Amino acid sequence: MSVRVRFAPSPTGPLHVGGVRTALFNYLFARKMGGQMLLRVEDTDQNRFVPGAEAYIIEALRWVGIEIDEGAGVDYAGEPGPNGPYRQSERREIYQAEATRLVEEGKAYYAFDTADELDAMRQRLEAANAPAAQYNAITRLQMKNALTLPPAEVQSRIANGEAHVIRLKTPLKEEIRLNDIVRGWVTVHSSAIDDKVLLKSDGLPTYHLANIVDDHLMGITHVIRGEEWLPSAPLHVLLYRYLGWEDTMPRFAHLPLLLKPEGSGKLSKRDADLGGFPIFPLQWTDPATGVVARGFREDGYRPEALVNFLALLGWNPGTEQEIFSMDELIAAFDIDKIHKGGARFEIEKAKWFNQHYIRQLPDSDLAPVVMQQATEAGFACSLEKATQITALLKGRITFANELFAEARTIFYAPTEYDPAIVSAKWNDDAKRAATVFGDALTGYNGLFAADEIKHLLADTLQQAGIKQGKVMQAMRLALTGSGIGPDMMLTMEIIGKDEVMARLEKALADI
RNA sequence: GGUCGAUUCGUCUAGCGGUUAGGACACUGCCCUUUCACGGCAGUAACACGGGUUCAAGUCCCGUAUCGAUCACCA
Repeated sequence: MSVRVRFAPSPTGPLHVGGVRTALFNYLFARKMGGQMLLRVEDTDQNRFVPGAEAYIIEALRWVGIEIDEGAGVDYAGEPGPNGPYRQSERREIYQAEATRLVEEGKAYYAFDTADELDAMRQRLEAANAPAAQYNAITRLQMKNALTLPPAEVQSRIANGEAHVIRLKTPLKEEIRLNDIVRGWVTVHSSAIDDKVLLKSDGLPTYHLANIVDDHLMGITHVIRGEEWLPSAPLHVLLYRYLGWEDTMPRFAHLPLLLKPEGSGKLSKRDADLGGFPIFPLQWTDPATGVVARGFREDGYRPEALVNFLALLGWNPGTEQEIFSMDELIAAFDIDKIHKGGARFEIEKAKWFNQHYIRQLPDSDLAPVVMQQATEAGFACSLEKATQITALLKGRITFANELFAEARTIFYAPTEYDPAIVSAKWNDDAKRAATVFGDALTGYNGLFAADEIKHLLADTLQQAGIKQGKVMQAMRLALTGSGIGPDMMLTMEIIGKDEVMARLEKALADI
């Protein structure tokens, strides 16, 4: 049987980087096994629905390079798709039918308790020091439901349109075992599971029901999700059993969590803000508040870098290879090698990956970024010049959008000169070198390219009896105002002869 | 608090009874580069603790500690 996995986010906002990793692991496993990856939208909570979130999630997955084989985001030309619809809000009849079936089979029941009544019950139990304040095999007998009310009253309440839910009739004493791919055998006593609401009073299912029904109907073979779902996994096993689908129940793999870079707890938006890094793949503008949250893409991260970084958080192929393309990850992926423990999300290594992938990029891919930023700053910058700048500076940056800032000494003539270099290097020889080189340039009509400039400078200084090594840093100072920077000859080539001469004159006058 | 789970350098991790406990990021130094960066080389740095089992334990077992997840008509 072919492997089928799903990523099932809730459209309550932008996709968190932890969600991206969950999607990534699903994708790697699916591809590795030659199976399919589905995208299902779990929008059963009408209160938390955020417009635009679904489109954001689809775009984010596309950006990182996760391809969806089936489900939301795939174009079915108006048709629901082979197992669609893939939006749970459009599948309510399906869940209602299954919930009703469970009621008819005595595995679930109607309940009419109001929020206040539930509150009161919990408070009462807590006051009595009960082991757990839950709606279960014992407490259900004191509540307003089909187990305590006469059948005729249940019927009339429903007929009258009274708000009601359907709850799972969880057995009092039963061991529920589940063989998790990551964690091995997990055993939970049914007393730890309460009579979970399956169908809410608005007619929509809760996560638990919708999830099991859809995974079954959509032929899901492996459920790969975050560790936060582990405690409810036994409930899901119970549901498969009650629904009569236990023989085709998917295998579970609960992924370790992404933790805060420091301190304790799982990674949150706040940690990202504090640490000055993004937590969402793409920039996100909250439709309600207009608040903009930064994205990895907009911050200059390459998708390959994010993927490479994320893949190695909680998983490792057991080799010493660190750099992986998506295809290499797929080839190396082994679900049995997923860790049990959480991983701290430290951005430093992500930056290192980014630096690596930036260098891999052809100059022609990066040049437009320089051109655009230069244009925005009011400079005429041809694609050719931008490409030259990229080639010169690519190895010095971590993010593509740092190129223009790194190139500031090319675009801007110095307005001040590093005092430390001035006092150490700007001596008589240096001034004389600037003068003779300026003069030589005046009479020079050859090609103004790095190699030629190098020769001209060497010859000129030699004739003047100046040791080049003694004045090179001063020359750099005169041209850029700084003692550090990329190759001088190439820099001069890009700046151009006229500007070089102008800057030499300016330095001679100003320092 | 109940339940479940985790614990190797600061961080990500390799390890699956016998290793000088390996790699990467970060950090430091050296080399290269008449600068800086890149690159190369080197270095600092870890098995949470206590008991067992065993000739032998980072590896197996049991405790303790610490950390985490979860206990809604949210997913």
